[in-house]
Amino acid sequence: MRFYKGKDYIEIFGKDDFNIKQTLECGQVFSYQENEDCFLVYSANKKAKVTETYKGYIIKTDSPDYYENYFDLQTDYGAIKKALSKYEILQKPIQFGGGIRILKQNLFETLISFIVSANNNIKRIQLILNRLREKLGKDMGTYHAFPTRDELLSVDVKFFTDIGAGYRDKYLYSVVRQIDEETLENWKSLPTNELRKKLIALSGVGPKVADCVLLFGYGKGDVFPVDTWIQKMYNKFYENLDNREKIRNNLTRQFGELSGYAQQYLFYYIRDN
DNA sequence: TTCCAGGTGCATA
DNA sequence: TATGCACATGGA
Repeated sequence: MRFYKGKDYIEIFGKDDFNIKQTLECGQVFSYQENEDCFLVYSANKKAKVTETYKGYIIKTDSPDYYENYFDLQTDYGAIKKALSKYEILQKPIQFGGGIRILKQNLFETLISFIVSANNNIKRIQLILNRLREKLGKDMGTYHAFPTRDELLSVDVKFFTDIGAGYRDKYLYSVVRQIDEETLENWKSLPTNELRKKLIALSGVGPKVADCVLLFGYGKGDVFPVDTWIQKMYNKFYENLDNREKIRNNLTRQFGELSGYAQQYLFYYIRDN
């Protein structure tokens, strides 16, 4: 996919491998807003305005380098889709959500967001995270940044209860005391399985949340997050299994380094069909 | 009213 | 190692 990066914008040429609606609504990200003519995409302390044009998209932002990486613009999704199309189970999902891109999101924000996501629905996850931003994140004028670790350290458990986090309030209170942004960054160089163990050791992080952070934050393709939707799909199209870790291992064995991409095409498809 | 949502932690055997 | 239950909240 061709794109041009300017001083305060990125222009995307073509829509086959980039669809902003699909990319934002496939459940990998919670901090965005749909307007009549554009999408506003918030990440950490940054903002981008994405508008569809007749030949592609314009991404207006003060941080084009950041969003070039965020939208994973250097990766050839045509090649990924071609490789995955050999699996019959993925053919319709790829046709349906062919414009999905796996975002490379801020690590700390991804960790906190997916702890909130556990046993929760997407609408309420967004609600909780919006309240978190507005009550604690730095005022950037037209929006609020995602709170930093230091900002999150300044509040008590009750704060998380009050924004509606439910029983995850205790996990959030604990996890910000266990980890900081720099440590998460330093873990980038670790192999997937080692990194996964470190994430699972954190409060509120189990196998599923760890896989989401690995995929949507660290950009690790060799993981397959298994939630209730994927489990239902697996039981319908593969075999009856209630052990999610086994389901995960079977699927990663099948899709290898492209597991994460396969997972997103499937997840987006089964939720809408 | 009951079920469900991008599950995890903890006790128990 | 594996199984079972509790856990907040709000929409369907």
